[in-house]
Amino acid sequence: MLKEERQHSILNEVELHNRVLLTDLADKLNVSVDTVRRDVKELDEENMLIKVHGGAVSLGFTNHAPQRNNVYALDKKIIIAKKAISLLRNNSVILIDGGTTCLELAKLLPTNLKLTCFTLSLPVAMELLRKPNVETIFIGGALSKDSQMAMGPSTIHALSDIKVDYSFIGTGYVDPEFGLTEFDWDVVQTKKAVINASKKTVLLCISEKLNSQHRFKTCHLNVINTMITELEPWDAKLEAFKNLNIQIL
Amino acid sequence: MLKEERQHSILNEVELHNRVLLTDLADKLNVSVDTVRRDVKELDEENMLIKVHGGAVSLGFTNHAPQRNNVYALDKKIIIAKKAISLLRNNSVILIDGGTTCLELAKLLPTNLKLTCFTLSLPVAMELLRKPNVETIFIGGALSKDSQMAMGPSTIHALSDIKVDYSFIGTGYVDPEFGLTEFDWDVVQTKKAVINASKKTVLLCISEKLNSQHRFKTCHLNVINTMITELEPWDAKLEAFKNLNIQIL
DNA sequence: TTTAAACTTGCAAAAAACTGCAATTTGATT
DNA sequence: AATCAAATTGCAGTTTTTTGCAAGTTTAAA
Repeated sequence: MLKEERQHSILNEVELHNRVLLTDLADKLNVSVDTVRRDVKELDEENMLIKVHGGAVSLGFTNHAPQRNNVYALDKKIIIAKKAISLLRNNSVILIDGGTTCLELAKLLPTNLKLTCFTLSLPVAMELLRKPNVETIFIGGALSKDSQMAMGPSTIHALSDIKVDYSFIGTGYVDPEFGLTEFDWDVVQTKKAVINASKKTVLLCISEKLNSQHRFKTCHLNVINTMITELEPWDAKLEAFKNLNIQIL
Repeated sequence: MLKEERQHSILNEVELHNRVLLTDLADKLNVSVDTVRRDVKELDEENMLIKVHGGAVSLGFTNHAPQRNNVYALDKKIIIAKKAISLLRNNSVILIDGGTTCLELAKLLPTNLKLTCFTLSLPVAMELLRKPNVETIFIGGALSKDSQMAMGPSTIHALSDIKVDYSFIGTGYVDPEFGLTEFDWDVVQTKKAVINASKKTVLLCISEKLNSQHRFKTCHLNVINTMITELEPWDAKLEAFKNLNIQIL
């Protein structure tokens, strides 16, 4: 008997009776209790049922629906997103870049805030669609598999027709002297076009990225109007950024 | 025995019993287990079945779908998607519309098939990004909240620059006399632009939608090159569509 | 608190999967 | 028809996965 068959049977049994004992399953399926235990453990890890001492119960029986987000430094990004939201007014026209910080911004947008919102990022667009008072426009183009964003020539061309009030962008690396830098050339080109399409550009950036750099340069920091980190404004790590004529939140 | 023939037998066996052991197949087909294993691996990559340790299970049988989708008539849509996939060749340039049937098509695209793929639909784009050999281009524009698709003037304009080999579209309603109709005016305009951007248009349509109509007309059926339903070609429900000079799968 | 059942961990045997290679078949081209 | 390149297939050696068992620990119910 295939493992898949066995697990399928286990799921059926759990759905049918809402609860099962490992010993009963082992008996019914003609395998050792250890095997059943391992199966149930796997199914539990796949969120198909919930393992309990001595057996398993069905998902519907409890109120467990954990879609766990595994975002690095999520708490910091939430702080940043909230600060960014404080810049927004009703009927602003904004652009939201990709990356997990910008995604957090999209998630946390107040439902009563009226916005017109451009984006290049598939996940951000998904979130924006859930906001009843946000009109979402996706900037088309070739999609990058790892960043799930539109980028490249046709995206850059589409951006040339746009001028938004604020754009919120992330960056791979930022340094007070070298400015914003990236690992990837396409990303740099696209971010440049985003900045060009904005009256004001807001950089969202967790403190881990401060004072780091890589091979391709997006822009110098003086092109940025506002930089938002999770740090308090008087934090020492921000010292080097304070001479640069940019607003720091 | 030809490879093609053998793989066909394997598929039959899987569909019939929901599960098979590699050893049984090797025995039955008089080839080595390695050969069967390679066949099953290929079929798995083409999303015709799911390879598991020791054998294979049919698509509908899997417990490995963490979030069980609650799509109406999913099994029918899977049949339709498989038929649609049989039209595709390496290096085809295609466009995939929104809707759950088209989404299923995107999900089931073989991982080894090289495609350039345009789409207007956020969920479809998400799926396409998971295919290593598919280059995905999103047609930008204002996003509709309920259909999660780009539509409207800017989308239509972007489509005017494109001519794909095949477009796969869904429809709200279809009738042999009135053709494709929709509830929504914007949708109709966008679908017209999609059809214009295609050398050949393929309609994906579950049988429930046959012989139904609504207020806005996308096009007459003679504009469609191929219509795919889950029905067998000789099904009586398809009778009225057979005079229309369209290929029916 | 006691105690039997359930769990964890490590291990070993068997089954299955993967890898590289060589023999064979297939197909296209001259 | 001859020949070469590519695909297919089976085999042998190695690695991984699965499974049951045993020894020690934890859990939960009386």
